[in-house]
Amino acid sequence: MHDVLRHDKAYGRCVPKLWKDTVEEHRRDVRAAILDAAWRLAHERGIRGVTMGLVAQHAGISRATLYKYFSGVEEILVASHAEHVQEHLATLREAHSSAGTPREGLERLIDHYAEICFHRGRAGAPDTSALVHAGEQHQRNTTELERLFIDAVLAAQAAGEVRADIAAKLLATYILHAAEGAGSVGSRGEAAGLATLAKECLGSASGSTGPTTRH
Amino acid sequence: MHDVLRHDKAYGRCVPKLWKDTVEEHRRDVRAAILDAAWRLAHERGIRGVTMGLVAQHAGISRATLYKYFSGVEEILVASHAEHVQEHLATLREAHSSAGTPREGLERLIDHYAEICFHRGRAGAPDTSALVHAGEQHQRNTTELERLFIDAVLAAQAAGEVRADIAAKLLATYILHAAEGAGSVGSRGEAAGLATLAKECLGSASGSTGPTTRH
DNA sequence: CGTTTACTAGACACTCTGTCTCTAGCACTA
DNA sequence: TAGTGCTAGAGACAGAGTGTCTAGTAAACG
Repeated sequence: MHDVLRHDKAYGRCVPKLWKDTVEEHRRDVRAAILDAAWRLAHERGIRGVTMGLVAQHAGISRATLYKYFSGVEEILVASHAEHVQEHLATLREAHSSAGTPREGLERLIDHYAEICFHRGRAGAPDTSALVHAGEQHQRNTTELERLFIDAVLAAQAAGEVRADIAAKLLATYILHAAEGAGSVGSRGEAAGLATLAKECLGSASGSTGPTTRH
Repeated sequence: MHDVLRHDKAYGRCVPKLWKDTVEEHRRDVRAAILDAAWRLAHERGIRGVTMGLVAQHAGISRATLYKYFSGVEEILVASHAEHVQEHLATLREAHSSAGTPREGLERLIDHYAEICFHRGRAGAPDTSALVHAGEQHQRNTTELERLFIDAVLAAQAAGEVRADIAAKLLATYILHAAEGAGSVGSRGEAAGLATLAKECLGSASGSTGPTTRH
């Protein structure tokens, strides 16, 4: 956890416990430690049970220092949530772009997202999305996720590999939420089943039965 | 708001502001006022912004009294959420049972639920489901909702009006979440579109093929 | 080598939380 | 109609959390 521990004098230990070569790097690390601590605490004690003191303690810094990074618990939780979403987004983007056809990319997106939701559900991850007042930041992340799906649907529609009788935005929203169902399911198999159902709804090209055999 | 206002003596006003004929009735009213106040506050200030003091103040009672009804903010929010869910459940049950065929009942269920989610989304209703630690109570409500959908699916499957190649539980979960997408959509028309998509996935009778293109 | 940055501990003035005590009025019984 | 128990209610208090500030130290930066 901590790289170097310099001395404890009477008044304050002035180089923090965890310290990397550069200031910037160090700040990144501390920030990460804070977000991680907050996430864990939210998981253990519920969103309302997270306090600045606890976060500071778990992150290995003083409360005063914590206020130099974030102005309150709310902000920390939102940042923490955003971080996780970003991680997932990266995975998803990769899954999508590594596919052959647009349709295949979209299907992979669905599979991966269902998987993510399944794990999130199992882990009982704190539902930080309910920080109603975090509004903005969260909204942006949500939109980013939606954007990803919408673009994937659009591409697949353009390629004639997905039904075009439904607006891409609507179809994307539909799929996204359907896949989210994987979060409240008991087994990985069921999660996969949901993903399959969602994929089924993409229909075949433009009415004709199958543009193909990608099995 | 208050029905009768009796006198303010030196020590405490011992008959509360709002008072109905019987104690029982009174307690019901106070409880409702508390839940309502908490809901409103959660809406305005976010889940973490709700305090016992504020709830008491908005409900027109003292903080100490509030503790005689609920042991903490968490509990109030959970109860409040449960109340809302129960309301919706009642509506949904009615919608379901007033239909002719099982399939029709299921479809109505989907339509109504999408509608509910749409309104909830528009109103920016507090996402109390994230009270991670509220666990039990909320879980039970969720299950009740799921139960409703599962039973509806089962009935429709038994009548041969809905595809039977997917386990009822899974199909119900799928539909439920898909309909929930209506919560993050902009217009009522889109919400209806989502419902339609969800219904489409029910397939035809003993559906072995996909939702679309069943000519 | 001087300046900037990062941090700590302690303190203060709040607010929120649980809990406890005491009062006054409803709701039964006689 | 009077007496008595039950309990809703207010106020007070100690303990915890919050947000801010100051004084002080030491490493990193340029």
